[in-house]
Parts: sequence; structure tokens; C-alpha cells
Amino acid sequence: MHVLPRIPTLDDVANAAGVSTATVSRCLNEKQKVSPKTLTKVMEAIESLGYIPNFNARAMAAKQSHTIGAIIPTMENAVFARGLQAFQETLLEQSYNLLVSSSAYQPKLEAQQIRELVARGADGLLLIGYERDEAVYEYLARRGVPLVLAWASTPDSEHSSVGFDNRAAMRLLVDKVIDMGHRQIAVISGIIDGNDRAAGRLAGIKDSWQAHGFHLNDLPIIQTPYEIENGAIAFERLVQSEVKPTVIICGNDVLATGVISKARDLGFNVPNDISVTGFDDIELAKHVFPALTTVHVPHRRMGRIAAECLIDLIENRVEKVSHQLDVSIEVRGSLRKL
Amino acid sequence: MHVLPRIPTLDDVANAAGVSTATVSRCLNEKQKVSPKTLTKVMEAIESLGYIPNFNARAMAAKQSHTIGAIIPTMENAVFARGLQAFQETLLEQSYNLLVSSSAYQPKLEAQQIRELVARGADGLLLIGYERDEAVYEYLARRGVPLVLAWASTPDSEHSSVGFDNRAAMRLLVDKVIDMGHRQIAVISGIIDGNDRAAGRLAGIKDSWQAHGFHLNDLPIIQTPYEIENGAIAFERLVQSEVKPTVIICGNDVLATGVISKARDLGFNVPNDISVTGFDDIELAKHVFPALTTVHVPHRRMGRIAAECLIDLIENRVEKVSHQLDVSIEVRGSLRKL
DNA sequence: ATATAAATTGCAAGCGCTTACATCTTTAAT
DNA sequence: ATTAAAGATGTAAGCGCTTGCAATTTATAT
Repeated sequence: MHVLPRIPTLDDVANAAGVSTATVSRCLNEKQKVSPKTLTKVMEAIESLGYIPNFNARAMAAKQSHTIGAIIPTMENAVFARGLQAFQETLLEQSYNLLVSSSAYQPKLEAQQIRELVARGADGLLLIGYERDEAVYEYLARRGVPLVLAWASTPDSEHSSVGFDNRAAMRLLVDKVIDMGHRQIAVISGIIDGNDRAAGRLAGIKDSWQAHGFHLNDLPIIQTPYEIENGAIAFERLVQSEVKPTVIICGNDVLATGVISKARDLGFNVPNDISVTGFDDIELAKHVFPALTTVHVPHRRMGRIAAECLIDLIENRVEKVSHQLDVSIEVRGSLRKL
Repeated sequence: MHVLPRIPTLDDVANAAGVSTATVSRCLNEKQKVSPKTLTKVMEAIESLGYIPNFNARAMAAKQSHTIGAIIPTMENAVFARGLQAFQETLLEQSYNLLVSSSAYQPKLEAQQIRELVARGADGLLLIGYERDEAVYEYLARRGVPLVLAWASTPDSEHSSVGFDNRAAMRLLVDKVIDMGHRQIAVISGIIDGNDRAAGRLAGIKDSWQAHGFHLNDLPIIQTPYEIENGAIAFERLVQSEVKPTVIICGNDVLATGVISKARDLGFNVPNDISVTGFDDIELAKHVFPALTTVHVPHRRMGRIAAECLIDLIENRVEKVSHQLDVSIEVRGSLRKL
């Protein structure tokens, strides 16, 4: 049974130090406006009382929270973890705090969490991808909340973004695959509905396929949520078709991991019997066997730059930013020349 | 350049609906205290103005935030993701919100984040493990913030916990390993300093080892942070020693994955040349090759129960809870009989 | 109809902090 | 020594909401 104990407030500190609350507040926020001796006095009082500023009161009075919200589609795989980590580190350097929620790839949930974060007074928002209801953007604009979209790039978009071109990147990879002699390609894509990154990647595959003179009818495609197990299941279905693919292009490394695992279970040798590629270059990609050929995305750089841009936006140093990062193709053991 | 737009407040709603702010507040929080017709009127006003309550103001006035904080050691691997997901889902069902931070396995950072969450008005806290500075516990007690410790169990502890006995579980696993004929065991543990789960697991290994009449001097142990790459590096060092281990016991599945990967690179056949075991049973464990023998932890159940307990604590339905969950040994391909 | 209890609503005092503005000190310049 | 400028501090008005209490309206019983 916890009772409500008396928690020290700014007033208590002011009394203890023999100054006004305004002065204590200044000691906390604008040290340079306070004489050294008062500062010391106040800091001692704070220390001895164990005072910690009430965040809510602060945000309310100052009308800004020094907090940034991020909503990612999932915490369950490593795709966003690394970038988000860098994002947070950069924010912290500039003494901004980060609040993270995950939307489980559900647009409705994301919209709700956006409102939630705004209600909490987030000074800015990091969102993944650009595809969402226009009403959401309008709402954010009306409230004057700056945002940057990451993990995708929208050069022509009206919103700030820091990311890369999923479509072009995937096209590059498939070009390479075809160059290496593959003619029977099968695709395991993430669910593209409501996911512009997945859609872009799939489009990139089609781009390359058609550019090389092949027909979309000859390109088997399965869409499935980004989970290892789903990659395994999809693979099993694909290899049952009459035309055997020589390579499986996966929408990300997680699906590809499932494919490699199931392929081995079914007696396939990767890459001799069949090649596999992924996307994202998560840490695991190097450690599965055979190591995954994939698209390397500079996650940490993206996170850092996104943070810098968002802060610039919040502090009115810029009006809009668009940062397009380069990705690279990592060719590893899971892809072989035919 | 974002300007500050006029955001509708409770006052605006009250005016629009022709009632007092108190009534609007009641419509939001205690519908049953308001007549149906007023309710409708107010809800319409809210709708048409697009009003969203200011969270900070609410928390400040009500002196409770309906928000729960969780601090996990890392978001970078899947160990906590699943449990946390269940934790959050359960909270949401009872309309509590979750705030998550990650402490990067650094006690100082954790302490800071605890203060941060408390300053934000968290009604309760979920922390991982029990080992931390006594001052932290005192602070929390002084502020009257309920907490539950998870992923570890402390039956004798003065704090509420929901978890399992890392030591006993690991001992069980090693008993099995020894039963299967292994006599040359090497250990790759997580860093035990400041990590009671890692320490417990290591202790469990030693327990079993000694109980079987072996000497600790004959038990090579490497401590390293929980990352795939570190598992690989540690393995490389271990197999250079003169006494070749027949099995590598890893502190978790992530390390074990690194070991399996490096073992293959070095030309070892797992499990014929050497066996490997993990801990946690993350999704990946089934999909590496060979599949990992590991300790299965009921992550989702743990998360759900932790949420329920924490809410009970917050709402004063109980004073203290201790929930010990059962784990099981999953024997898979990475461990072979000698 | 009248008295009384019950259900609604409004009033107004905070919650703990920031900040424009006023006041009082100090420092520097003449 | 005199005065203006600069620096330090205090005063007090909010920020947007909740809630105890009082006032009012409505329902129930006599």
C-alpha cells in the first residue's frame, strides 16, 4: 500500500535556498542569468532535498517538452533498432528526449499513437515511410508539429525526409542477380498494403525484371508479414510450383533467414541449388549460413541525420529537409553465379 | 517555420457546448456522472473542435498519469521484445500507457532513466532484474512508485517480481548436457557485473559442474557483452586452448548464434565436432542451423503477468506479488550425445 | 402540493513550473 | 562623485486540466 509522500517542489527548493522560485527555475534552465553564489546555494538545496523537476509542470509552463516522439512499425526485429539507437544518441547530445511507440504495422494504431504523442507535448515526430492518411498530415500541420519521415525517401514530397530509395536500391540488387545469370526469380515480399517501403522494394524488383525484357506473369510473388517463420512458409510454397526458381528475392533479411532455414530443412543447398537475397543488412545477415547477399542500409547514419534534421526543424533553423542516403549491395555467399 | 496555432482546450469545448469546464472534464473521465443529453452535446463539441486533452495538464491536475514506465537493458536483440509486447498489450486493455527506455546495460543510465520516468509521472515501473543500487530502491519507495522486477525472480526479495530462476534453469540445462556425456565444457557468459540474470546463469552452470564432481579450474569461462559478433570472437579464443571443449554453453541465444556461425567458418561441424547451447529461446533459435538447444522462457506470459501485477499494485489491490514461472529445456540439433 | 433525497452542474482553488516585467544591485563610464 | 547601463532577483500571471464543495435542478415519497 503506497501512500502519497511529500515530494519536494520548486517552492521547497526556493524556501530552502532563500530565493524566489523564479531564481531556482533560472538555475535549472539558464544558469548564465544567475550569479555564481546563488547558483551554488540553490544547487545545494536541490541536492539536499533530492529535488527533481516535475516534467509535466515544466512542459505545461514552457509549452515545449524537449521531447521527440518516434513511431516505428515494430520493435520485434532489428531493422529499426540500430537506426533508432543512433537517433536517440544524437537527440541526447542536444538534450532532447525520445519517446518510442510501435504501431505493429497498423495505420490506425499509428494514427492513435501520433495523437498520443502530440497530446504528451512532443516537440517533433519521427515517422517511418510516407504513406499515410492525409488527415494525419493535416492534423500535424494544424498543431504545428514538425516531422521527419525516415527509412524512405520522397524527394518530391511536401514533407521532410531522411532515407533512401527502396525501389532503386532493390532494382540495383535484382539487376545484379540477373547479371549473374538468374532467369527464374521468385519473390517473397512484405505486405505492401500500407507499407511504402515494402511496396517500393517490390516495385524495384519488377522494374529490373521488366527492364531485362521479362514478363511479370513469370515472376511468382508471395506477400507475407516480416517474420522468420513466414519466410520459411513462403519458401515451401514457392518450391512446389512447377517452374523452379533459381533465386529467391526477399523483401528483407528476416524473411530471407526463414528461407535459408527452411531450404536446408528441405534438403536444398544454398546457394548451389538455390540462391537467396535479403534487404537491410541487419547484424544477423553476416552470421547466417551462407551469409546473406543483401542491400546494406546505413542505419546509424540515417538515425543520426534524422535527429539532426528534426532538431533543426524544431528550432526553426530550416523549413524543410530532404536527405537521400546511398545504399550498397553486399554480395555474400547466399547468391551464386549461374 | 512552424507557427503556434491555436489549439482547442477544455475551455473552448466548454464554451462551445455551453457548459462548465468541470462538466466537460466529467464527460471525459466519469461519464456516468453526467446526464445523457449533456454528454451528447459535449461530445459533439469535442468532435467538431477536434479537441484532444493535454496530457501534461491532465497528469498534473489529477496527480496520476495512467502511464507505466519500463526500462529494459537493450532493444537491440529480441530477448525483451516479445515480453514487452505482451506487457504493453495487457496495459492497453486496462487503458494504461507504456513508456519504454533502454539502459544499454548501464546501471547509471538506468538510474537516470528511472528518475526521468518518475519525473514524467509514471504511476509504476517495470524493471529488469533485481540487482541495483539500494539508493534507487529507496528513492522509488520515497516517491511511492510501485514497481515490479521481471526476467528474474527473487522469492526472498522485498520487491515484487515476476520471473523465473535463471540459476536453477541453467543448472537444469547443464545437468542435461553432462548427462549426455559431455565432460569438457566451456562457457561464454554475458557480462555478470551489474547483471543478475547473467550472474545467475553462470552460477547455475557452476552449480551443476561442481555437483557432478568437477573442479571449477577445469571450466573455461569467457565473459562478453551479448552480441552475435562477441559470441564468434569468444569461440575463436576458446578453441585455441589446449583442452578442446566438447560443448559451449552460452549465456544466451545471441551469443550461441555467433558461436555457431564462427564454428562453421572455422570448419567445425556442429554438433558432431562440438555442441552449443543457448538461453531464452528467441525466435531465431529454431532457425539457425543446427537449431539451438536452449532454455525456453515464457516471455509473453511473463509480460502479461507483470502488467497485471503492476496494475494491481498501482490500484492498491495488493501490496506485493511474487510470481515464479516455469521454464523448460528445449533440446534441438545443436547438442549431441557423446 | 410539499418536503427530502438524489442527480446534475458550476465555482474556484490548485497541480508545479516558466517567464514577462518590475525592482533592486552592481559595475562601468564620465 | 554622479549617472547610465548591465546584471541579478523577485512578483505574479498563467499553462490546461481535475475535483471538493456549494448551488441548482430533478426525481421520489409523503
